[in-house]
Amino acid sequence: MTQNEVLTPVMVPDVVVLRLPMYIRALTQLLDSSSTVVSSHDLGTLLQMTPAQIRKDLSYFGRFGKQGRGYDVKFLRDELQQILGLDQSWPACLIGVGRLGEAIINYPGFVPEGFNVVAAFDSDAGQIGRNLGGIEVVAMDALTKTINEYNISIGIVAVPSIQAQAVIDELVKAGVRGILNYAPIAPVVPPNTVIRNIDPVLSLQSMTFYLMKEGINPLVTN
Amino acid sequence: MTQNEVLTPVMVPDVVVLRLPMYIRALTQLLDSSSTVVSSHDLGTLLQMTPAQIRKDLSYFGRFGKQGRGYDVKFLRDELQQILGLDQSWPACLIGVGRLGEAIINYPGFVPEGFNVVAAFDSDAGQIGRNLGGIEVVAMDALTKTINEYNISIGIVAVPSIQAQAVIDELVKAGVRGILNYAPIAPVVPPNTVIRNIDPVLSLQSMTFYLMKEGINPLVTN
DNA sequence: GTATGTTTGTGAAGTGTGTCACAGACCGTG
DNA sequence: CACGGTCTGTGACACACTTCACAAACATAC
Repeated sequence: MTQNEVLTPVMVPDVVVLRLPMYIRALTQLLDSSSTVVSSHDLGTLLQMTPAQIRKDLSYFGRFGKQGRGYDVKFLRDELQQILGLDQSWPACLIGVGRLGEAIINYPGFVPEGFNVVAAFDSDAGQIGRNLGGIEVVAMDALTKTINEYNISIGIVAVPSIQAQAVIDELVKAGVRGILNYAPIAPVVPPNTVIRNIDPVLSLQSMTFYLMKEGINPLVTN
Repeated sequence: MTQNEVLTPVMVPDVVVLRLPMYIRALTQLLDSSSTVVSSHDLGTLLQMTPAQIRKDLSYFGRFGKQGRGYDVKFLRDELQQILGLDQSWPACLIGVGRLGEAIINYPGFVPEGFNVVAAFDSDAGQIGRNLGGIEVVAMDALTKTINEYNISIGIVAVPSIQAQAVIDELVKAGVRGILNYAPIAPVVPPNTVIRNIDPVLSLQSMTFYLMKEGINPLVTN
């Protein structure tokens, strides 16, 4: 039930793809501290993982290191960025400009990484025309037109749970193939579409299991 | 490098614990639509997973179903909630009341699930004393005192990346054993502490790999 | 140039997670 | 109360991911 490789020379496991961005971050950090070369061992220490895993992960994509030396930090980072398509800029659209949507559009972490929210939509007539971080909120009718106009391939969903699946369906129909969903649901998408869910409640609800085990009992209510 | 069971009768894999909250959600949804009984097959359809996986997951914790019938929706949900400690209320504190922190404290998804932000901290003197959703922002000095006072076991970190690790260290020192981290870093915590990271950029950065594979090339910049 | 130490890349082994398939239990019907 | 149909719980199997361990490549020192 996971999506996996078909076209790449060797099948790359999803878990490996999920780790690549962390490698890029660590490498950027090393660059900032003027390191030019790094071993899998040192990278492993930085990221709290085994050197073998890092080497195996990288081996899915090529041979980037030199024996007896390690990896050239800048070179490896550039290679990984290219593999993930992060040497390019990705225009995205936001659906839902409530409190959460507002926080997302103002989040300063996206732009430096090349993710630009270039359009914002809302179904509430009262929101239409508002200016948010330099972007005008438009009606849902304009979805397909705007997505084609700006060549948008990523949609960020910040609408109430009840509307989320319908909005995601619309996005898919409009040609969006990557969806970042903030609504607390498990959306259904076609196989050629990539979905990522941001769900803090889910994270907390599994956390409490381990807190319980350590005997941390909070207020006994409900 | 993952934390795992020691005390429970059978070792429960982390992945299973991560899925339990999704089961609870689906069951709540079924309750709302007046279903009283559900089979692993139907639950699987709802959650897009195999019936066998659901049955195996549940079997780690007990025998909740009846052959030829299925699971009693309300009973199973209550059992799972108790296993995760979600029949109780969990007081939490927020560190960092910038734009992100504000959005978190106003997020309406936490309270109905029993997660209550009862205290807010900030290192910026200008923020101290502000009232945010009925909570007064206090200085970091009051961390340990407040955490003990309110019996807080969960800390939500919404400070800039550079400060995040230091704040997390302080939380751990103050006795917090569960941390929900919104800063884009991979924090280091002692083994008896549970950490969950909310990192939308990381999600997007792995998403683009699959978009690239489908030939979706955005703006060719950088 | 040779010897010693370091580090990669990768088959093979080990571990963990998911799926299969079936015995046993329960339901409804006549 | 027996019989056909349904569905759980679980050992055994299958698959996927991680770790091990080592040959080959490179670096450094003398």
